[in-house]
Amino acid sequence: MLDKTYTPAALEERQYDEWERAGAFASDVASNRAPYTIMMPPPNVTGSLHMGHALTMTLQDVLIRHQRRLGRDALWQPGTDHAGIATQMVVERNLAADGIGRLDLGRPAFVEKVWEWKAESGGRIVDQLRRLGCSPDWPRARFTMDEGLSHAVRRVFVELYRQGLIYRDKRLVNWDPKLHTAISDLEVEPRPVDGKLWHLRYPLADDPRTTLTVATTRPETMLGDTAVAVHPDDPRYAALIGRHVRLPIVDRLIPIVADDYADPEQGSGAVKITPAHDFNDFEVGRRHGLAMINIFDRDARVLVDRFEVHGGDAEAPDRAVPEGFGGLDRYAARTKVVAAFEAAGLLEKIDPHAHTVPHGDRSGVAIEPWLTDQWYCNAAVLAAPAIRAVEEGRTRFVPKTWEKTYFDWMRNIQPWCISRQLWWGHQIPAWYAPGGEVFVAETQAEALAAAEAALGPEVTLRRDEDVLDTWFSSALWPFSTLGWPDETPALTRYYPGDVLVTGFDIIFFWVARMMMMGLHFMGDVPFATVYIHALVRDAQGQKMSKAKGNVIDPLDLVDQYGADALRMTLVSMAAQGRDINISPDRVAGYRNFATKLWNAARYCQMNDCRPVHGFDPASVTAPVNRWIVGEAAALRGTVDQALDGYRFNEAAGGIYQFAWATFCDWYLEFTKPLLADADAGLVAETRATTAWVLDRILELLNPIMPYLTETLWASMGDGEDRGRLIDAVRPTLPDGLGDPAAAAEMDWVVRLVSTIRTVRAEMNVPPSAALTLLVRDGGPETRRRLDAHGPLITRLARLEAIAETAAVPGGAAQAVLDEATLILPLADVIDLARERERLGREIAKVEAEIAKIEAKLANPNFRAKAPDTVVAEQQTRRDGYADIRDRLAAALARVEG
RNA sequence: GGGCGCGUAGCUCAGCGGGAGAGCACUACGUUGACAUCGUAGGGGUCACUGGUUCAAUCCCAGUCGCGCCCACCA
Repeated sequence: MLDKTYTPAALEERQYDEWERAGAFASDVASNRAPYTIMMPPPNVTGSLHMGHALTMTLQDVLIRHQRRLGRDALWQPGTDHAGIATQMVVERNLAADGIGRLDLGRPAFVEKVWEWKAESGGRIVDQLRRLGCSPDWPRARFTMDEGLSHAVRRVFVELYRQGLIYRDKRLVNWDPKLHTAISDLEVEPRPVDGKLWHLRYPLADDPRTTLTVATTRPETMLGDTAVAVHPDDPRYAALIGRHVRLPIVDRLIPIVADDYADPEQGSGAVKITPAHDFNDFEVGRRHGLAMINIFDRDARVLVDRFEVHGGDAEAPDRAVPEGFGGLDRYAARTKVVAAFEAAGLLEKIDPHAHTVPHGDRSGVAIEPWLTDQWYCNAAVLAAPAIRAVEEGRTRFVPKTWEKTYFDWMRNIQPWCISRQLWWGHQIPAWYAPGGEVFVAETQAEALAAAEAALGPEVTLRRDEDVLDTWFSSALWPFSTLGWPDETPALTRYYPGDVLVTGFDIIFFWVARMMMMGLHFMGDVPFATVYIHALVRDAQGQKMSKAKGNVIDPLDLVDQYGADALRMTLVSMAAQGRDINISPDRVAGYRNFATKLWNAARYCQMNDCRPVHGFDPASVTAPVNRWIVGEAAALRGTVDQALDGYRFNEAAGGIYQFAWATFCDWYLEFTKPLLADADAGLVAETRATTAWVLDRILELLNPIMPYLTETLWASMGDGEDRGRLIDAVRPTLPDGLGDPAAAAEMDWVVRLVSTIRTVRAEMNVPPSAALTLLVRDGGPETRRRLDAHGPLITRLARLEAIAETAAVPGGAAQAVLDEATLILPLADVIDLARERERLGREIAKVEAEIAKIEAKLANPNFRAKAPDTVVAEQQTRRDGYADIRDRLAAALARVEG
C-alpha cells in the first residue's frame, strides 16, 4: 500500500540505484532492435549542474526514455569535457591558495596535479545528473582526454595536416595577456567601455609645421605605426598621398597611403595604421606591403630594448624602444604617449568616446591583437559540405529558424585558430628539428623516423608545446566516443545519431564543428536533427547570473520538490522558440500534480482497481468506461506526435490535463457510484478499466516523471512483480478505441452536472442540501441518459431525486441543457429577484453570441465566399444559441409569472 | 550596420485565419473515506499600436512603438 503522502526524496534515490544496478540504461550493440542515439553534450569536468544543464539533460532523457519504451535500442552517450582553460584555471587557483605557482611545478607535475584534481572532484556533475534522474549508458562514459579520444584527436590532426587543412601561420590572434594564450573569436566578448578618442598630430616629414591629425582610442599603439591611411577619393588629403609623416616619439618616417579602409566620415578621415596590433590595420598593411612592428610582450607590456619587426618591403624602420617606455604596461604606455604629444603641442583634443572593447570571456581582461605563430584549421573548406548537408536536409534544425544562424556563420567562416598556449589539453602532435623543419605524426617515434629520413640520423626533435582548443576534441565527440578510428561495432551501429539537443549558444562552438568533422571523417552527418532549446531565465525573465544573485540552483529545487517536479516543470515550459522563465512556485505546482497522481493511485488501491491480465480495452461496455478508454488512447496519439515534433510542452500539457481534469476530476468521481453498483460485472469492468487507464497515464508520463511513475507502477501490481516500467516496451493498443457515442453521452453528463453545480453556487444553495432535479421537455435520448446515469448525476450534482415534469413549481431555479429545461425547486431558499437576475445574465450572454453570429450570416459575401461547411457550422451554432435563448426566456417568464 | 525573436488575464506563458486558453495569484463556498500539496463555482483580456490582404484577422503582410538576443563594426 502506498504511503499517505508523496515524499519524492525518499523514493528517488532508492529508485535510481535500482535502475542503475539493473542496467536499465544500457544500450545493446548486439541488439536486433533499431538503434536510437543521442550524444550527450559533455559537461565541463569543472562544472556543476545549473538550470541550463537541467533543461537540456531533461529533454534528452525524455526522448531517450520515450524511445526506449517504444522498443528502440537507445544509446545516450555520456561523458565529460576536459575544458582546457577552465580546468587549468581552477587547478591554478587551488595551487595558488597553497602559494604554489604553475611555473614552480613545471609542466609534467602540473598536468599530474590536474589529473589528481579530476579524479577527486571532476565527477561532481555526473552525480548531479544522477539526481536529476538522467539515464545515459554510464559504463560507456568517456572523457575527452582519455586515451581513446586522444588517439582520435591525434589521428584527425595528422590527417588534416597531410591534407593541407591544418597549417601553421603567423598572423594576428586574439591574445589574452592574463592567461597568456591565444583564444578564438568565439571566446572574445565585446564589452561596452567609456573610453576616449585622442586626436594626435603627426608632422609631415618634409614640412614639420604642417601636421596630419589622426584619431585613436589606443594612442600607445602609435609606437608601432607604419603608415597613415587616407581614402583615395578624399580631396582633403589627395596631395599628401605618397608623402611621409615623421612619427613623434619614435622619430620614424612612415608613408601616407591611399586605402578604402580610411573612412572620410570618421574622425579626421586619416587613420593611423598599426599592422601588428589591429586586425583591420593588419589587412591594410598586407595590401601596402607595410612592415609589422610588434611593440608588446606576452603581458601586453612594451618590449624592452628593441621592437620586433616583421615583413614589409619598405626600408627597415628603427626598432629601438624609445627612452622610458620599455617594460611599461599598455595603459601606462598610453598615459606616457599622450603626455609626450601634449608636451610637444601635438595633442589636438580628447573627446569622450563610448565604444566596445573585446575582452577574454574567461579572464575578463582586454584582448590584445598580437602577432604570433599559431596552428590554424582551414574551416572554409570543411564548412562547404556541412553547409550542403543542411541545405539538402540531411541534417535539419528544429526550430528551423536556427538554420539561418548556422548558414550565416558557416558561409563567413574564418580560419580557426586551434592552438592554445596552455598545459592542460591535447598537446599538438608536431615536432621541430633544430633547423625549424616541422614533422607532424601521431607518435614521437613516427615523427623521428620521418625526420631522420629527411635530415639524416641523429636528429633531436622538440615537441610543439601548445595544446589544441578544447572544441577540437569536442568536434569529434559523435564518433570518437564510439571508438573511431577503429571500426567498432558501436561506431557502425550508432553513427550517425538521431538528434542533438543543445542551446543556441553553442551552435558555432560545437554544432558547426561536429558537422564539419563528422562529414569529413565519417562521410556522413553526425545527427539527423539538431533540436535547439531555449535559455532558462528567472521568474522575471532575467538572465541568471551570480552578479545579479538570481541564480536558482536546480538541486535546491530537487531537494524541495523532487526531481520529477523539476523535470515536469522544464518540459512543460519547453515551448519552441521561447525562453523559459522558471520560478519555484511553478515547480511547486507540478509537485502538486505528482501528489495528485499519487493520491489517484491510492484511490485505485483502496478500491481494488488492479491491472487485469488479458484485459481488452475494446471489450468494455459501460459508456463511462468506453469513453475513458477512448480518451486515454487519444492521449497516447497526442503525446507521441508532440514528442516526434519536439513539442515537449504539448506532450506534458496533454498528460497533465488528462490526468488531472479528465481522469481525476471526472472519471474517478464517476467510478465512485459505479463501484458501489449491485452489478458485479460492471464493478469488475470499472475496476479493470480504472487500473488500465492509470497504467496508460504512468506509461506516457514515465519519460518525464520517471521516479513517480515507476513507484506507482510497482505499487499497482499490489505485491505482484510487474517488471520495471523503465524497460517495459509499450503495448500496442487495439484500433478504434474511441467511441463517439459514448464520448457524446459522457460529455452530456459532464455538462449536466456542471450546469447544476453552477446554479447551486450562484443561488447560494448550501453544499450539504440535496435537491430534486426536475426535467422538462427532455427528448427520448435525454430520458434514456438520465435513467442510465442516474447514480452518477445524483452523486456529483448532490441530488436526492430526478424526475420528469411538465409543470414548473413556484420558487425554482431553471437552466437549459440542449432541448431540455432543468428545474431545481428551491421553495424555501429561492430568492426570486436573484433568479431573475441570474437568468437575465444568461440570456444576455447568449444573445451577445447570437448577435455576433448573425452579423456574420447577414453578410452576403460570407455566404457566397466562405466554405459551405463554415456557413453551416455558423448556422448550427446560431440555431443552438437561439434555442437556448428561447428556453431561458420561457424560464424567466415562468419566474415572473 | 545586418539578423533573429518577443509584446495575449494581475504575474509567467500556451494558442494562431472562422467559438479567447492554462498554471499561479484573486473572490466565494466546502473536512462527501484518494487528495486542503485538495474540491466546487466565480471574477478578470478593444490578444502593443496603425494600416493592408481576406467574406472573416489575436493569428497573414507592411509600418510604428517597446523589450530581448545574436553577428559585425566602432581610427
